[in-house]
Amino acid sequence: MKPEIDVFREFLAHKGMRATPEREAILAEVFANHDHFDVEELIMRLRQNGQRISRASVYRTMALLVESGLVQEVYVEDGHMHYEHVYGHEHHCHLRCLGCRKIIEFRNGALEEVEQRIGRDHRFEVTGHKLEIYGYCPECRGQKK
Amino acid sequence: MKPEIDVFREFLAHKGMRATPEREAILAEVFANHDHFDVEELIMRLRQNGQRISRASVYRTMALLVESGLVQEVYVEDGHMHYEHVYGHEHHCHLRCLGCRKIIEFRNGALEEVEQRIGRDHRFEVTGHKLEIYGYCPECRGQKK
DNA sequence: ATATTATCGAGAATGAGTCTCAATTGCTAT
DNA sequence: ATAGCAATTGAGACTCATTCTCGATAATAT
Ligand SMILES: [Mn+2]
Ligand SMILES: [Mn+2]
Ligand SMILES: [Zn+2]
Ligand SMILES: [Zn+2]
Repeated sequence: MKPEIDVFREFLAHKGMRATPEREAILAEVFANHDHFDVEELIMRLRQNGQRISRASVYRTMALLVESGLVQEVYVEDGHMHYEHVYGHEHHCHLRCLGCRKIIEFRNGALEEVEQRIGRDHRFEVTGHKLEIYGYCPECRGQKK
Repeated sequence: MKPEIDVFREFLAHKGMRATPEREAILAEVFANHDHFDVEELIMRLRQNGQRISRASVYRTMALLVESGLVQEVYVEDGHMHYEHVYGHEHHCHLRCLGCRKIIEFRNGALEEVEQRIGRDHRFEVTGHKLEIYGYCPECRGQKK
């Protein structure tokens, strides 16, 4: 599997855009760890690495990363978007605990099949899906209000 | 099945809140048709019916309708939330066309089972789920950019 | 080297949603 | 009915995420 930096460079080249240090620093930071994150966190992490990249550039680059498919919008929480990098990872969905707000990832083959079947039934060409299951995690069961 | 207005009144009473004309007008408008909608549209429709209810009250009431379970947040599009009423309707999910942005509703029993199974595997008490399948509708297949 | 064009950063602008607070309304007890 | 009181409303101020503007800067092409 090609490293993400190459995918990104090709994506940019294909759009006639430049691979700048800012864009590459942002890409690197996004792939530096595997947690969900928001733009504010990302800016902080860049800063801690001595990178001083403007908010506008970070937002602009996030849009490119999403468009390229390297990164995905996961959910809106606390009024702003959260992301995760997806390139190089198997597709997964999320269980969300309504008690402690914890998010758990899971993979499920049967789900992918059901999704394909639903697409076929509607003559849709399916390119992806997003499933969130809500409920209460083992720790929060029982004490839910 | 109880009419939604009764459900809402009981919900409000249970919280020690009043069933005001504004709240009831909003509820009525939300259940007046079955499309997805956003707050701006709702305010417009209320206006066309001669109701002049403040933006703040509409937002406040939407929060109550969601809390009561009569209404659901469906998705964020164009930077703001979209809703649908769900009381009195079977649970359904959405297919979203990335070409024309059309949204198609579907029901699927197998999906509900898979969801339960995933919950069980993680010892989650599942209360709901939201699935969106992305792709291209029959009209948009082929001409996707 | 010079011209051209993309990109950047700073900060202004936008827009959804929330908050504040004075005026109003709807209950409840006289 | 009337008075007292708490809940609610509406207008507009406010917040905060995200986008836009535009002059300065950097990368590429001639
Ligand atoms: Mn994830
Ligand atoms: Mn729907
Ligand atoms: Zn929990
Ligand atoms: Zn379509």
